Amino acid sequence: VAILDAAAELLRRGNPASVSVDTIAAAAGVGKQTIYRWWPSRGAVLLDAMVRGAQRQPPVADTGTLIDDLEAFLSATFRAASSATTNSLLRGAMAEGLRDRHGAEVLQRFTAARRDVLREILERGQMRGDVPPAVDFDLVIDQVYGLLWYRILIGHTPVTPRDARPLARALVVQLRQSVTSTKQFTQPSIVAQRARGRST
Amino acid sequence: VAILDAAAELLRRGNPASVSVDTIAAAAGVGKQTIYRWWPSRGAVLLDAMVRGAQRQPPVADTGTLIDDLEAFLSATFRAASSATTNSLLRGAMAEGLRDRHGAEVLQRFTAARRDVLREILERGQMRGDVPPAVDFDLVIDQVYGLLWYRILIGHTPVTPRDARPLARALVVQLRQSVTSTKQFTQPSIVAQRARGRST
Amino acid sequence: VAILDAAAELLRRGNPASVSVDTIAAAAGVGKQTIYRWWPSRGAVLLDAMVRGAQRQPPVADTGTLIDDLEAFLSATFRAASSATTNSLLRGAMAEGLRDRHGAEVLQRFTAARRDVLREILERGQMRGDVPPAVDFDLVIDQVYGLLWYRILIGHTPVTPRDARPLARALVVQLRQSVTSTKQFTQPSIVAQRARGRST
Amino acid sequence: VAILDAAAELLRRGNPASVSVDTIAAAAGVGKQTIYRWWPSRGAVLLDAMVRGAQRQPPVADTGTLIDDLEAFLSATFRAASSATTNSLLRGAMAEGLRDRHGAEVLQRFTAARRDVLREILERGQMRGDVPPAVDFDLVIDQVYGLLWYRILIGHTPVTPRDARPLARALVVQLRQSVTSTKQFTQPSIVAQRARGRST
DNA sequence: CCCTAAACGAGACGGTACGTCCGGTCTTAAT
DNA sequence: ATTAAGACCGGACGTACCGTCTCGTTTAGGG
Repeated sequence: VAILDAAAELLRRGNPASVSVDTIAAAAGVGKQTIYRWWPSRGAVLLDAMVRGAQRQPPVADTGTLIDDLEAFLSATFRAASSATTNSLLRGAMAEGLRDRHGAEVLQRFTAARRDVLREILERGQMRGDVPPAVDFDLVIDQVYGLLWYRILIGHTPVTPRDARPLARALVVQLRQSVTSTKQFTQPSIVAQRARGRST
Repeated sequence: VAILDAAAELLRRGNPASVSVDTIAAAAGVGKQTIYRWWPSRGAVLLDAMVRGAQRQPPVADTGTLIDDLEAFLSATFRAASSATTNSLLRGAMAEGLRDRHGAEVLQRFTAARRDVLREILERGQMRGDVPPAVDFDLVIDQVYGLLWYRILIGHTPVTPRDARPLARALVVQLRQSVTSTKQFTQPSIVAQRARGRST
Repeated sequence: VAILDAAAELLRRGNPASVSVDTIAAAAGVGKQTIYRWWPSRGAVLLDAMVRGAQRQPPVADTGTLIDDLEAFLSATFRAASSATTNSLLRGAMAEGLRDRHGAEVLQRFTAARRDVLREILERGQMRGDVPPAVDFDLVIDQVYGLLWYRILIGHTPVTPRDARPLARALVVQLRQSVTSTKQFTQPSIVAQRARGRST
Repeated sequence: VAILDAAAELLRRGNPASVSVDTIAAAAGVGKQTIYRWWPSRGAVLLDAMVRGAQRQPPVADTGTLIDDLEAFLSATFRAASSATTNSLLRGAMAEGLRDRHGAEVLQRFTAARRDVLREILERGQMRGDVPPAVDFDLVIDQVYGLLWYRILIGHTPVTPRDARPLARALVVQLRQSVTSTKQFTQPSIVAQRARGRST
């Protein structure tokens, strides 16, 4: 079975998206039926292969600070995502996930695992006190992965590790303020007032 | 031509994703060649139709404050995106965009336009002084639309207008701190120090 | 495979010439690809089917005389060709053969086989001594089948078994004289001289 | 209108059979509608053009003898038919004639005219006394044109002027014996009897 | 000499068929 | 009894062509 995936991956790297089931079977030296014995559909096979390809978990380092943990994590993640092959892998994964019920499940499991990694980092920061307690991380996590996927899928801007630092900073700021009351925002902000004052 | 799109939309709403060119042509009472005369491929047609369907621009209100502008915008956007039909429309749009070179272009144009709307809001806030000058909005913008698309595409969490308020707040915080020096982050944060102190 | 041809024939008998590959496939309860797996093109399929339909070999009787053999053969052939269905079959066969490279081959094989049948009859006559030796039969054979096809294709005159007898006689006369020297023809014929004499 | 045909011919000589109406129109610098204004269908246009191309009437010489007249005529006819372009012209003509009702008419008129030329030669021979009176020429005529068309359409044997002489001779023999009583044929032929005698 | 009407070029259009490509199922022969 | 090989049905794709149908534009002839 691993041979099959290996073959599937090899094959997939070769060309853009013309990976038919027959192609995979031929490349793996395997009958088509054997593929369908273990996967419910084409999408499932491809997603399994792709997910396996994108699954090189960057080891989550504990640097002692939330900001540094985040930056390290984002940097590693973005670096991986910036490679052309990973990029097209993820695009292919999403394409399959959108077309295939089974593929969607695999994709959902995969992304859930990734979100958990980030959530762990944030929770560690919370325990450390870098983040106020009782903050819901879902928004932040989806902001991060959303940014990543969005740029990869749309392709309007490349994903680069250089975005890791500013993004990490922004997120930390955001998290620290998450429980603050709404009031200050409805009024022109103090910073803005100062800025105006300064600009005068 | 508009007739065709109308027919295409009608048709598309009817079924899941089995919208073949022949089906569209038949439904629109049109020869297949006529479709290929104006669009380079199936994907382009579908994306044109979908984009048209998702293009109901929520009017960008000017409330006087960045945070309120943002919340209004996000609220409207999320509300639109939370409808089941828009949801499947966007999923279909991305599916086509990933499979079709021409579709990708259409999708890119569409999303670029959407980003510009948000950018305009941010720039207005910047002029107003709610945001420090010389801030690059790209990161923030892609966080917003990334979040939106990510949730829609993965489907792990529904998009609801209730996320508009916290997200708007988070973004404003992010933007206000964008020019602050890096130093405070590279050192354990004051909050973190206090937390540690407390936790001791 | 035989099922397919059977279906194809059935179908073809039903209508004039609008026998599309899709129609055949549908009528045979078969995928289009299965057809193209065994035949290189539409024409080849149709010709195979038609040839099969026209292939009812009239058993070549040996009556003992060339003239009788010929008449029997021609009579049987013409009778078969005079039926409306065979007629339109042959017209269709030629139409395909002219349009399709693969069809042309099939048609050539088919007609070659038919010519061989006639050639066999002539050779038997030759061995019997009804025909001088060292006569090239090609001309005679093509005269016969030419006449047949010409009448069928142009349609100016129906083919009837009644032509078999005079044609057989004419051919035998022709064959007996085939080796005669050219001289008698270059001079006004004796018959002609007599005729002139008489007409004087 | 002549321009159109000229263009059509030009075009047709260029390629095998992919002469669409659009192609003709484009090549002739003419709107498609203009073509349909004067011809009822594609086949009619093509056949008109082809017939015009094949219509170079060899002047029917009067040599004084039937056999010479025939040989001259056949030689000229076969020579014309042996050229590759005329050959493919005639094949194309038949192809259209078989597919198109209007084309069939044109083809029928064309071939009828050709037959009449040959019939005229034969009738002249009859008046001269070379041929017995009260003979039906249809069989002979169709043998000649049948041979010609058969060889051209099937393509198993090229048509060459060298066949003119033996064919002419054969026809004359046929014609001279046409009125002879049937008796000699129903009995074993003299030649056959001699042969048997010899073989004894 | 203009002015209307027919003929024209250009080409979009509805349809129909072609031949190709896959997805997923079913069959067969060999291991 | 599992496998590789691959035939099979179904259905979509994008292309080609036919004959019809507008469009403006040109040409012609009658006022």
